[in-house]
Amino acid sequence: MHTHSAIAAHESGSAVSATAMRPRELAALEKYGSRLRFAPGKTIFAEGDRASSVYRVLCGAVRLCKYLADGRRQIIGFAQPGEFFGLTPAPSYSFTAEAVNDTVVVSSSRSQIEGLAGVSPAAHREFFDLMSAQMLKDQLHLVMLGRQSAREKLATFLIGLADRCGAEDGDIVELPMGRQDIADYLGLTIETVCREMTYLKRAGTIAAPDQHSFVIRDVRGLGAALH
Amino acid sequence: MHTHSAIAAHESGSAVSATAMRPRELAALEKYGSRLRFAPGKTIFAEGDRASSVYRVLCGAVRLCKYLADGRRQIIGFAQPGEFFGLTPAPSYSFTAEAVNDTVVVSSSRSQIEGLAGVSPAAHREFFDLMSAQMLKDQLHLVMLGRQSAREKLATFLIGLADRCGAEDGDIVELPMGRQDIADYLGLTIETVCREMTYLKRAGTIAAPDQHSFVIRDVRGLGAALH
DNA sequence: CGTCGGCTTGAATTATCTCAATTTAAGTGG
DNA sequence: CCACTTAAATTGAGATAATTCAAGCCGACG
Repeated sequence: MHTHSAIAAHESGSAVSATAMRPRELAALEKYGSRLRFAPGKTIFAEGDRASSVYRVLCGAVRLCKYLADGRRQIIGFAQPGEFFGLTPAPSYSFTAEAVNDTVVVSSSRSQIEGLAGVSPAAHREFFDLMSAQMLKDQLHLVMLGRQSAREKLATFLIGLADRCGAEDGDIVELPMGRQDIADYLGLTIETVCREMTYLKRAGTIAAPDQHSFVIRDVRGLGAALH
Repeated sequence: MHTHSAIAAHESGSAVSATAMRPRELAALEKYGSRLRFAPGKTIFAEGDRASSVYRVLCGAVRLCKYLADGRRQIIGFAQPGEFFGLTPAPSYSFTAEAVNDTVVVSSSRSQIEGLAGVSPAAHREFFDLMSAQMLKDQLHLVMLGRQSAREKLATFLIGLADRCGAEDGDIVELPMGRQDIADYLGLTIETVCREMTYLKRAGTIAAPDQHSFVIRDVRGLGAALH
């Protein structure tokens, strides 16, 4: 049905970016928020918890996941420094948030956010735009999971990570999450992620100084596949 | 990694439902909207078009899809009677909307919507809730695409359709879309959809009076797999 | 009645997974 | 700083779910 030479389009991993469009109004909330630190693997909030806070990552990384009853896990996004998560109009969180790394976040109470949104039209607009940006990312993620090969998925993921850091070709990009996290984000097994990583390295498409970083060496052949 | 006996959790196909939570304020817009009719397969709007209208399905069904450059397609949702689509704060549509069937929609201008949202807090809230509901559905779709087997995907899809119609076990549910559409929604091939359909029939899990409808006969074994 | 598009089934292929073993990296405590 | 322990990552070999390619079926419709 499709060749594997054509590799995916640029996409961000997920979680609303604050790099491209800085949410000045919402960012102001951090002054009233509290800093929290989480050790690797710790749960920040669980699916079903009352959504009483909104978070922004200061350093580290957070994975946003949904679990099936039998333990299968799908990571629906990662939140990296500067990005928000847990922002929802729903009464409870629809996913679990866990620290990938040693992570520091700012937590702001939801009532404060809603108060601000009610008072400041600009803040309200930002709120909206963040949700909208999230929806666009989720849609790209759907395309990736439904219609891309393992190789394309990994390439798309790496390109998305590089883009988020504003990295140019040749720049070193950090890979804060482990292989299992990548697998659960891409809908693959950890072994397949390893194998495709090895392939991309051998093909000279990427280089990897160590397990937790990479460099994009050759974007040719990774041509944008999106419409 | 997982058994196939445990089949997925309930999920709606996608597109914001107006059945459970009727958006009274937004629905009022229909009085000022125009009715449009589309023949099967016709494009209502394309990805990238300026998002100048918001639509609501009156009858028929609409598929919301994203295309890759090589023609691969991922359907990110279906809009059925009563449901909205094309509702976005972004300047352009992020997906293409095509009529599945002979379909009638109401089209309302975006400026009207935004005017209403600016004036009526209730309408604004509805707007928000519709986006939020859409995000929840997309998240379930991500789990389905990333972590469920073909059999589970199809079962989840059928249960979602039945739920949307408010059908009880034993009620006949319409299948407005073709097999290829189902395949592109589930991230499968048309052949796999057919085979799994056949399996579910033979297993007595469902019955199918004809190709375009089905009946859920046995929900046991389709135990909710979600966390 | 014949054609045509969509659906279904079959047989063979393959991308990805599973299970198992090995290597590498990261601690930890002496 | 080094031995020891442990977890994570990688690689291999075999199994399998899903795909591809191909053929047949069936209902819709002129």
